[in-house]
Amino acid sequence: MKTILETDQDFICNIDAPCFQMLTSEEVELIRAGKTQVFFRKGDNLSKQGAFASYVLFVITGLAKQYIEGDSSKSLNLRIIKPGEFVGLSAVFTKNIFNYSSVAITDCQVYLIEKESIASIVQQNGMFGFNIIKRYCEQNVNLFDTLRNMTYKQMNGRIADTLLYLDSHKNQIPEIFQLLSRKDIADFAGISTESAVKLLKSFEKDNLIELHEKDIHLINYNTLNEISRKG
Amino acid sequence: MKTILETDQDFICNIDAPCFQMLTSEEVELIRAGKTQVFFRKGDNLSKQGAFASYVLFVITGLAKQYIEGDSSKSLNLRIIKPGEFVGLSAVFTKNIFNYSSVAITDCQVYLIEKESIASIVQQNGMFGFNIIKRYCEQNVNLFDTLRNMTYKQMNGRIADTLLYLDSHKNQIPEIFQLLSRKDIADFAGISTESAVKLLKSFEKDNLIELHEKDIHLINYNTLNEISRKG
DNA sequence: ACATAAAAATGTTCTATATCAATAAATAAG
DNA sequence: CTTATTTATTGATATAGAACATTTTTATGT
Repeated sequence: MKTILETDQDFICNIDAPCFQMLTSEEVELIRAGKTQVFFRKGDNLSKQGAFASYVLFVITGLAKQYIEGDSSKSLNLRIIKPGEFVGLSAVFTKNIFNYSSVAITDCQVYLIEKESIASIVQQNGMFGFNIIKRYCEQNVNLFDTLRNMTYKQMNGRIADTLLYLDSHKNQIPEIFQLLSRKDIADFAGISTESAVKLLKSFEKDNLIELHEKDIHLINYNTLNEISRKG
Repeated sequence: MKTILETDQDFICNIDAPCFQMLTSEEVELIRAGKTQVFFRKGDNLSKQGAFASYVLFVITGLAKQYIEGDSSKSLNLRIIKPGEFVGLSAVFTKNIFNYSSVAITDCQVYLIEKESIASIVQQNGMFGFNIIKRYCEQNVNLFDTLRNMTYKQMNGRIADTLLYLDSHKNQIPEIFQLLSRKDIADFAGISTESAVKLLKSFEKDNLIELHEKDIHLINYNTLNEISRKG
């Protein structure tokens, strides 16, 4: 599954991710000592819900999607993971268990960083800790949002939501929709694949979106936002 | 609504909440300088989803429930807030807006702490930051759990879950069930009040629980756990 | 290029759970 | 103590959305 491409040499040095800038050289050294670079091929799991986690993942290049799993083949997609983001941070601070699964939707270069390195730097470098908390906070805000969507909105609103969310990545990732199947989109909206397909068609009929093979163009943002709000 | 009972005198000193033990005396002073003690009466809102938040709440005594709101009269209860817990921590690190509402279910003594105090202490005291992150993490884990429950479980599992969750507080709060209405319980399970009532009755008939006026005794923990797991 | 598998598309049926309606019990108010 | 107002309870009805079944399209491997 995972293929180790290159071992830890001069990598951490040229990490220009903002969150590593605030580290002292000893701290950088600590991270460097406890990290491995791993290459994940499209479709490989970066994390698996419930699995033991002794490291934190930091995405250098590539895209992944984060999701929670139910029984059998059901899953709910939570977000697109982009370069510069962590996966499995919780492992550092609570039970060493991944709260969620994540899977590469393109090939990914990822650092595995020993959780002890992160933990000790957080304790000695307040600014770094502050940054980590901020990331948590954002994740938290998103979780509250998702929970509200799942609890209070119905299909139309959820699909509109999903389209707007994914579309917001088009600047950075023009091919975002091509990377996702209808099932993926359905799983972002938390509805069945069939329902997703039907809703997309109906949105197309109402001139809210255009379907070009796998790509989706949003046309009427106002109405989509309205639908998303109204639920 | 809020009644200020006593002003900030020698209160912070005798806070024996573990998370304040690790502060230096200057840091304690900083917190003390920027805090107010407030008394919330049963039914008062400690936080209101969407409202501007310039402070963090720290519960000294009393109980509250945290919930997210939908339109009109709908809400989803997330947890019971107990002494020693923060409300609205996110305000410190992201938009100054409460992610969720919370309401006192008994009279509560609460500190309002200026978010700047918390922010600056986090940045200078790594251990304190670490502790805050841990709290975040736990909230995170709970949110993932709730999301999984809401997405994958159905009524029976959700009510069983709720009963087990509330029952787990009975040691500390023997009167926990008396403090909650059927609607409250339903809102913890994320189902309609009518459904909650019917399910409770059916659980009683199956000898899983006993209903004594408002109080609920769990009898068959094994089966309840089973139902909670199976969804 | 062909065969086989996977994904997308649609119409039909089925089900979990909300909503509605109406009564009974329990609090609160006067 | 009596009346008014929530809260709890119960059965009947309605519905959003899943599951199913089938066809069409697209992707994948040999």
